[in-house]
Amino acid sequence: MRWSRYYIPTLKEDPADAEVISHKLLVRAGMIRKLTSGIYTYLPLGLRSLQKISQIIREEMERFGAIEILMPGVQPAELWQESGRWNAYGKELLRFKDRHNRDYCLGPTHEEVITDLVRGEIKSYRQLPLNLYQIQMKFRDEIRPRFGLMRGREFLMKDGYSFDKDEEGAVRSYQNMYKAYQSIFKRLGLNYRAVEADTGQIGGNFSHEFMVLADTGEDTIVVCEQCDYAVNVEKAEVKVGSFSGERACPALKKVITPARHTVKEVAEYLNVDETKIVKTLLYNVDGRGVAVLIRGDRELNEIKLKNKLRAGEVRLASKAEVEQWSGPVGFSGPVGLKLEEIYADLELANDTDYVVGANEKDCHFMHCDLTRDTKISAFYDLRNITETDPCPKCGGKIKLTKGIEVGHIFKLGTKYSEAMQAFFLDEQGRERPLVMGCYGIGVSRVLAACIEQNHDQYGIIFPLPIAPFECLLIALNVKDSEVRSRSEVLYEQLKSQGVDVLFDDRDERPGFKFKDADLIGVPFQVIVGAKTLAKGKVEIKIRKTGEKLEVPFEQCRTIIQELKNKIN
RNA sequence: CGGAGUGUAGCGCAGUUUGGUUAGCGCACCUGGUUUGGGACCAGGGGGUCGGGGGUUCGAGUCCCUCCACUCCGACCA
Repeated sequence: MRWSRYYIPTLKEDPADAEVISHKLLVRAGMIRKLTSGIYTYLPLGLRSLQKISQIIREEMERFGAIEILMPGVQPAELWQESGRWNAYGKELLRFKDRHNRDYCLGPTHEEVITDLVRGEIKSYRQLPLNLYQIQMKFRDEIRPRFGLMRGREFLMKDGYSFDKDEEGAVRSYQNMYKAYQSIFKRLGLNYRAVEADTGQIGGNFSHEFMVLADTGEDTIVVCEQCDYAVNVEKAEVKVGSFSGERACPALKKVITPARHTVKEVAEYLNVDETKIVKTLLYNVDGRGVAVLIRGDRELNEIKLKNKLRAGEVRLASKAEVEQWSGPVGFSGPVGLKLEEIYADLELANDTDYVVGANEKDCHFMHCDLTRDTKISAFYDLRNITETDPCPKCGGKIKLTKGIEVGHIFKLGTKYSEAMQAFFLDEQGRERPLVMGCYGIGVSRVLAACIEQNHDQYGIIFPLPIAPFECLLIALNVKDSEVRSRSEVLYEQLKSQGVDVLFDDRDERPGFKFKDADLIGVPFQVIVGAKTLAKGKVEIKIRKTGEKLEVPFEQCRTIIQELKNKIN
């Protein structure tokens, strides 16, 4: 491809509305343009990268037995009503009506459509297992799209679905896809970790997320430094030792704590450690009031709470609810609370003599023993893990790090097949629901995550497999006839030996071309200039290392080939 | 949805507080010339519903009302 005839609108300055580096660089390098909030056009370079990512995904999916199809983006409401998600999915599902006033939505995911497809065709265990996937634009009406391609409303996704005759087969399919994902992300050249994750509203039994490690990630993951344990914080189990000490606690005593609301204020005022204070958080769980107790210096994990209570909706109580169940906001406590359900974090069972709120303005209780003075419904693991906690698996040291979720695999079970009556006949002629799994990769998010992980002050540093071009051939001064003709020769040579080459044949000054070259991040630059050419040489610059090699003109093509092979 | 901010040429911005000639700067673009190894220089030129609508005023980019879009924080979501 000749740059002079191509479409790469690069920018000198950062776009004003971009915050994170991948967003800035994608726009500056002429890879994307925003149409409206969370919705982007992919320009030639951006599209090429997406196609390279997609192709790797295709190859690995097919290698692991999946078959590509393409489903519609527009889906009828009936299917979603059948699965129960028309109501459950919420506002993220973009709904609209056609001219006949029938309800439709733009597909945010395709469990309904695929289940509908398969239930009409798959009638026998002999047709199983089956694994279908597609690469397609999804639409999710995010409340707050942000960070460019990282959290868009319209985005390119690979979604795959497996169907098995039994649990055992479904586990095999899941493990098969786990391996496929490992090899996909490895081939893409990303620094990633597979972590255990919560299943969220898609539901099912267990799941893994594939996280690209980057500071700008929206997820926090826990990684053990000693063993292979890796998990999303939302799911990280906290191991607490059992209580061994003497349980001595003086009698409960009410104290005045004027206008001290926060744990920090109360701790300072009463001169006790934050670990001796119990926070009482009031929640509205599916419409009923629930109190949750947690140590003063800890954070509650709402997902753990939601899962433990098998709840649908969990939200902090409103001011009015707090006043109804407890008293003035800031002084809630488990003693004398007008609520049936009080849950406490496991860690609290290990100590006594706590400070708690008294459900009364400007009052707290000291010397509270939770088993003596309160009615705790149950002790559960409810808090977020911290770096001082031991690894739940091996007891070793753990580290918290940020990650960008680029892939997610779920074992769905029979949730959709039962709701939508996707049955088949087994070996004994019995009717059974298909056992499903689903597997997603955010293709456009992979591109953003890749740039978050691979850039410097000058621009993008693409790993070879994702780079829009493998090699950028720069003719330094196209008005110099020797430079012009020699670079034309090189261009033809590189093309003919299968190198994906972009030829910068523009009539621009060298500095201008160098800046653009570094910005778009093509892995290898071949620089043809009058000075080196006079020595019969050309220059090869490796974008990643900044290393420059002067090589004889005739050897350039083979050296590029060697560099390519070395990385692949 | 709550809070904060922004909207002036393709991009990045000044001007708005205190209303007053023809709305400005840098980059980009067009023409001519010089230049050519890290975002050149000189000269000339084109491009504006100042986010939309309404109002106040002799006069509005500037003041008032209203609507819209975009960004950030939060809530939400996975």
